[in-house]
Amino acid sequence: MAATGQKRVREDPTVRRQKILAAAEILIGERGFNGVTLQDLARHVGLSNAGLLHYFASKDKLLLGLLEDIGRREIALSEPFNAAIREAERNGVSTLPAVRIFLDVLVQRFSDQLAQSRFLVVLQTESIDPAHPAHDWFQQYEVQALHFMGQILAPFVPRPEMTARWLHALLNGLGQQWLRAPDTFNLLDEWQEALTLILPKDGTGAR
Amino acid sequence: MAATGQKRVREDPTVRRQKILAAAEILIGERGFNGVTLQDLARHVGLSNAGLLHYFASKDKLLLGLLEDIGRREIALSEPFNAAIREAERNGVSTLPAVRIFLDVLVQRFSDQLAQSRFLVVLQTESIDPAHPAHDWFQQYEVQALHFMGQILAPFVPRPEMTARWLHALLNGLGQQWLRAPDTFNLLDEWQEALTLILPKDGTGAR
DNA sequence: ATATAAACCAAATGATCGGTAGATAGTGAG
DNA sequence: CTCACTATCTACCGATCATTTGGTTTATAT
Repeated sequence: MAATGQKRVREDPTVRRQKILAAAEILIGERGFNGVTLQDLARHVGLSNAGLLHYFASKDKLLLGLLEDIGRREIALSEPFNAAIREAERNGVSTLPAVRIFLDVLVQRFSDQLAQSRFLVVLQTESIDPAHPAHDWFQQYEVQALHFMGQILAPFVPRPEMTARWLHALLNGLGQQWLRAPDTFNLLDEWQEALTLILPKDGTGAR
Repeated sequence: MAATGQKRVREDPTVRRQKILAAAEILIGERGFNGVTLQDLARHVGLSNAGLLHYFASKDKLLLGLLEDIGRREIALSEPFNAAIREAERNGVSTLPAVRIFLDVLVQRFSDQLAQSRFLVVLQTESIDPAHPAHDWFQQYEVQALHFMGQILAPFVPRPEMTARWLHALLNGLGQQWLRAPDTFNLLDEWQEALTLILPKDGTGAR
């Protein structure tokens, strides 16, 4: 019944582009990249099939565009916390409080930005396949995330790369359980509780 | 060039069925359920499209058949360890050693039975979508897994259901990282190291 | 007004999808 | 040897896929 748009709506291209990416994030996060068709997406944006492809040359390109966008967002949002850590470092103060805040905000954002989180979780798994169009992006993403986490954990734990993998795994794993059944537990609580086991109480001593 | 089978190979139905399920486990584990077509699968088994559908009425039914099979395998394989735990309980001995073994074998099996592990990881994520044909199965699977883990952890940790979720999350998360890049770390090592933080050293005292 | 650029659409492309129908061929029982 | 059974095939179905072609509409700048 969703009347075949008689009137053409000509929208500001940057706005339209954002709407497309937002819809793609939601749909792909729900059904996976292989589970979403261009016509699905087009209909959600209020555009024809060909209208969509005016913005992104192909389905794959659209996915890469979305990943690029998310990458930018991710960097912009985490920058202030990185800065806080570097500042503590510069001031000779323990970086632990800043690291704790960073880790908590990470989880906070997971539930605040539900669509993006679901998208990342779903596509990270789907892209294990080397032939998946997002494979390389997530490969890099994970390496960088683990590297960064390892760095900020280095002053506090004996094997920072290992601890980084634990935290990355925990965040993804708990996040996924929470996506499936959000009402069965409190994500932030369980995360913070786990951190008390993994991170040290005091500020300085490694191990 | 894989010559269009001139000669008909008539195979024992139960064997053929197993081959189909084995191929499905591998293919779906690589590309996800939505990423695999019946013709892909048929070709891998050396069967025509229609030949495949002689064994499973539809693509969805095939998936459910595979899940059923995996469920049976899973139960059969974990039964001895469950028994060991119950036996320790009956003998008044601490169940901790048996629990540790159970948890280690869990991870051991993850890398031993690569195809099944990849399948479970990939489909668990894909089936977050309530409309996915495997959604209900994994919902149940997770509830049961968490419940069982919570039970065997109860004597050792203050909040067994929470710890169960941690372990489930860690196993999935580490497993996924390892599936993507198996050469970058040793799965069993990192798992056991994490367990030393999460499980108690001694046998009895909770907390 | 008129022209230019580009945002957008209808319709068609060939490929491929999951699934069906009706033959055909291998197999074990008698 | 013959028959019934069924595992398997070829051929086809309508639907849907991503993408292309070529035109139509709208905003803007002159």
